Amino acid sequence: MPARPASPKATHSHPNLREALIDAGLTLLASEGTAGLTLRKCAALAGVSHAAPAHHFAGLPGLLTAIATRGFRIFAQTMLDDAATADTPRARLYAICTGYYRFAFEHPALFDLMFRQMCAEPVTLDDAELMQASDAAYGVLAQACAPFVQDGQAAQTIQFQVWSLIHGYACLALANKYAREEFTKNLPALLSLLDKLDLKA
Amino acid sequence: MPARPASPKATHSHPNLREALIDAGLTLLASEGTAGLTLRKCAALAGVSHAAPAHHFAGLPGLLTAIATRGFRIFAQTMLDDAATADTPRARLYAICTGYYRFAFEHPALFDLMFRQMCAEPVTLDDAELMQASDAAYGVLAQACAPFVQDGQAAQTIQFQVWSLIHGYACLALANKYAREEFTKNLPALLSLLDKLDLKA
DNA sequence: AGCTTGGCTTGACACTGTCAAGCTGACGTA
DNA sequence: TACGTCAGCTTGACAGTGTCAAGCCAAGCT
Repeated sequence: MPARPASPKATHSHPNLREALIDAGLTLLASEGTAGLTLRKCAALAGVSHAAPAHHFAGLPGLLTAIATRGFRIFAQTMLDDAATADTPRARLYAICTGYYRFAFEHPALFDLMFRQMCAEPVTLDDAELMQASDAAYGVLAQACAPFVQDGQAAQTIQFQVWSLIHGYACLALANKYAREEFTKNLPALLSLLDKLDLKA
Repeated sequence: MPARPASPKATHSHPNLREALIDAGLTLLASEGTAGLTLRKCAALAGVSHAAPAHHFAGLPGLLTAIATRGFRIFAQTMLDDAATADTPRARLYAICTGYYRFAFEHPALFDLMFRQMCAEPVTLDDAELMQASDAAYGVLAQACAPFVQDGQAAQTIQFQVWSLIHGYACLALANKYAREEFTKNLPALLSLLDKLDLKA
């Protein structure tokens, strides 16, 4: 009763319905946007009754939290993919930022969901899995910042400077949906600010 | 019929109901957050029937657009207030950023609404008044950036670097609602990145 | 064979935005 | 003064949403 014990085996009709519902949610998010993501639509897409999703997750907040968790895993992987071929700390930092932006650009509604836990939005903030996934994504970015942290400087300072810069740019690109191509084209100009960061001696 | 001709005079019962509905929306946004902003609640708060708001604005999108427009005006004024006492270009840039963050911190739900026209959200993007108000707010920030634009450099580059930095930080602060105080405390550390911008010769 | 139990369904509820239709009171015209 | 006109607002209905209580039902244990 408390959100599934441990075994995800197919007990009744649908095999691993929980994951199927998350998949349905991601599909709806991609095809119809934030407003198209609905408990009942997810249920219909997964072929179950309208109240089934609320049993696997703790209502709508639970489903959104699970989707956001999956989102953070994809997010981290996207950044790592872009950084795979980088051979210098600076190239790696650029690649991580490019991956950050690319994820936002390719999954706008998901990105919106992940970072809009603000203002009492229906996402469970203190969910353990969500925190773990989002911490992992943050770790990818933090690691790319490490070579630029000077002695005696808080690592968090550089991390937040880089994170804020690319996150803000991604948000503004999504907000100005009719000018997104322009934002993409000007991403290198934005990142030129990072050239002012010094490598650790 | 097409969204009021020009005269906002009290014709029937309520004096200037349009502005009263926007006020009600701002109140709801501040007290109950994004989810608490509803056509029917606005109507109740203004003392009119549940369908009255949809007549003054083009449905929910119209009301949200009008509220966002007012938000951008308050936003610009907040930045100007903080910049009033700044006596150097660098102090002014700092003050504008501080005002930017302060507005987000003091009006989180409104800030969220204003910048979440993304992903087909119900905000009319091409509204003339909204664009004018948001352009004015952007102009305040752009003006503070002007002294740092080097010869031969696109003004937009510096503007977007500063804008992205402070916008991203504000978004992240709101997203991590349980750590907002920490973000506020560390704002000067973030803005230290701006020290690397050179004044125009 | 009988019972327990978790997974899912069914049905209802309050609430939302939207629309069609109708009321109402102020204004212009005579 | 009396009469239309008409914008502003109300009323009532509709489909869609999340949530909850109750119940069904098949799998698995004793």
